This record gives sequence, structure tokens and C-alpha cells, in this order.
Amino acid sequence: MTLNTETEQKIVASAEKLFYRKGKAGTSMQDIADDAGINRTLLNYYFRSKDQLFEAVFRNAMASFVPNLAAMLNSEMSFEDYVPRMIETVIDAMLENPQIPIFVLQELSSNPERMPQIIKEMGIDSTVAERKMKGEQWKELGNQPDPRQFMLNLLSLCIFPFAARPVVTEILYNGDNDAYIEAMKQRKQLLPLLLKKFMI
Amino acid sequence: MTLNTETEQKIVASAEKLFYRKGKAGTSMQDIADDAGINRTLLNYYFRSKDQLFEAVFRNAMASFVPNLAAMLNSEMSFEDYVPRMIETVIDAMLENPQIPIFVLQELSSNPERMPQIIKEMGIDSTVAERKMKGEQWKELGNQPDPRQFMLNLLSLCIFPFAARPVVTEILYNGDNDAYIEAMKQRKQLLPLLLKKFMI
DNA sequence: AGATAGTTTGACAATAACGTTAAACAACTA
DNA sequence: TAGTTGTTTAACGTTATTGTCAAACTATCT
Repeated sequence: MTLNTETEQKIVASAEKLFYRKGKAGTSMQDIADDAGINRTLLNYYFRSKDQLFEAVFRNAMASFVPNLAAMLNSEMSFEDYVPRMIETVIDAMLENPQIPIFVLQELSSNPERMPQIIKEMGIDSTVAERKMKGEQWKELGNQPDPRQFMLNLLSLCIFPFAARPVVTEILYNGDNDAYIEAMKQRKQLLPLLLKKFMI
Repeated sequence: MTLNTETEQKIVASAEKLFYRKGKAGTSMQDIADDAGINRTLLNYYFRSKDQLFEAVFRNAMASFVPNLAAMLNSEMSFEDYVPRMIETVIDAMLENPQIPIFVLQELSSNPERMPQIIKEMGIDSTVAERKMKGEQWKELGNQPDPRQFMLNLLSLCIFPFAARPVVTEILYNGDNDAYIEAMKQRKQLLPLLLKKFMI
């Protein structure tokens, strides 16, 4: 079995699309096969079982944004310089794949016991993170009581608007999708300004 | 059929517990019946079908926090007074039922076409919201470019930390659940201070 | 006691889903 | 051409899941 055949790519593309929207249990192997326009048995041929196919998709999704997070936590960069860059990277990633946050959060909420192993596999050493957060590069925060709260605020402001996309679009932007997207892009400039205020 | 029999309550309780964690497709009627310690057929006796049982749970979940939102959007209160109260209310609601946000967001992400009707049923008139947000009570925002962004920030900071609970607990608090809960409670005081900075 | 309304149960039928297998097919190689 | 490897297909068996139905049970009222 050679990797990355055309059919294999079609399978992954359709699996992502459907798993993202309907979740693992809400998506059948037949659904994926139909969407990809191939025979269902091929899914088992390339990915042994539904579980393994899902795992592939899930790890893919995690890998699409965890490195950014890890890079920030581990980076030696000046904090003030790094935050805006981090924000832009994360928001751009979300704009490309708006469904990922809710997909990942739902899976982790279903199976929180997977967290510890996932963290290790993704190369996040939480002790490193903690040490960095307490280190000198955080001095700029001034009287900010807890650097963890700062991190939490940063992630909340970046990610939640995408996780809540349908609600936000409908309630705040009257269902106007373009207006929603435009607002998300604006946040790339807006958030660094706001977060700077947190540091004073 | 009298409402609110003991069995009916047991059904709803178990259904909430399981739907919240595993979603609609991930939970079988048998799972719910087992958890409630009753015969599966009773689920159909009281709630006709799985769809209707899920609908009951979903509407319950929505009703547990939408009124707060609507109240804020429609309230005549002084904005500066209301924000802290709003924050405390929302966070308290989340502390009671931390699983609700991810559950609701996942369902709305699966079926975004339901949003318009849901909004109407929940009594949110988005035109009213928009009008209020542009009204004079928002003047305090000063040079804040878009009141919608402010709302989005407020909700993000309140809700996301709960939607991302497993990740946050594991990465930021080394898996220490008590520390996580404590941090969430702290946010009831922290967030009003931060949001006040947005208004300047 | 006996009828009646409401509740609970076990059994059934229909469908959907998953994974396996053996056969068909394609393309390349000796 | 014949053979080998890798890919695709249809068919099958098994299990899970859902909703219905009629029978059993309970309690209450006459």
C-alpha cells in the first residue's frame, strides 16, 4: 500500500468534511464513501477501521494548530512582539478551517482522558510551559495576577468566535456571512491592542 | 400522561448527562435507559422518539443561558453596571453546567440552518439587539469601533474557558481540577476589570 | 370485587452500520 | 503471454439501534 494515493486523499478530504460537521458517531462510513464517490470497502482497505480513520483526521486537526500554541509557550521571543504574531497566526488558521475548534473541543470533551497522552504526542511539555510563564519574559504583564489567565484570555478571544460561528453570525450579524468574516479579519488588528491593555 | 413523573425526570436527567458528553448520535436510547435504570420502551412512551427526547434536552440547555443574553441585549440598565452582573450570571451558569456550551455549539455547528427559528423561539429579536447596541447606552465605549466586537469579546472570555475545559485543565493547570475551578471563579472578578479597559 | 386509566415490560420487525472475504480488475514485469 | 502486485467491487454475516405492539402490572374509583 503506497501512501497518498488519489483515493486516499479523497477519503481523508471527505472524512474531514463530515467528521468536522457531524462528529464521529454522526457520520457513517457509507456517508464518507458517498461523498468521496468511491466504494465503501475502500475505507477499510486504506484505513483498517472507522476508529483508525477518525484518529487520522483528529490528529490532523490537532496538528493544524497545536504547533502554534507550543511554539508560543516555548518561544524565547519578546513577549510583546510575539503576541500579535501569535494572534494573526491562530486567526488565519481558524479562517482556513473554521470547523476545527468545535470539532476538537467536542472530541476532547467526550474523551478527556485522552488529554495527557495527546499533549505528550504533540510535544507540549506543560512543565516547560509553566516555567516559561513564570519566567522573566512575562514581566511586561505588570500587575497581571496570573499569566495563565492571560493565556486563557488570549485563546478565548481568538478561538471562541469561530467555535460559536453560527450563533455569532445569526445574532450579531443578522445572518450576513460576509460581515462575519470581515469582523473576524478585523480582529487580527483589534485583539493585539486589547491584549496590550491587559499588560499595563 | 401526567407531566413530570419520577421516571420522566430520570429519563431527562440521564439523557442530559449522556447527550452532553457524547452527543445525539453518540448516545443510544439503550444507553439512556440503562443509565436511568429503566426499560428502554419507556423512553418512547414518554417522548415518542429519540428526536423528540433530544429536542427537549436541547431546548432545556438553550433556555439555561439564552435568557441572560437576551436580558442583557434588551435591558435598559446602565451598561457599566450591567456588564459585571452579566459576567457573574453567565459564569455561575457555566460553573453549574460546564458541559452545556460545547454541547450547544456542537449542535448548532451541525445544523446551523436551525439558528433563525431558534432565535425567534427564544425571544431574541436581533434587530432590537442591533438597535440597542447602537443606542446611547453604548456611548461609554468611547473609541471602541464596533459594539459587536465588544459583545463577542465578552462572550468569548466568559464561555470559552468552559468549552475548552479539558485542554485548559490539562495544559494550564497540569490536570488539577480544583485549580481550574478556582481560576474560573476568579474570573468573575477579573473579567469586569479587563472589560472596563476596553471601554476607555 | 371489578372496571378503568395509566404505567411498565418483553418480544418483534425493520433498518442501518461495520468489517471481512473472495472474486474481478488494472497495470506493470519477466 | 503469463504472472505478480496492488486496487476496486459486490456479497455476506454479525451486531446495534429504533420504534411498535400487545400483554402484564399497578393503583385508583365505583
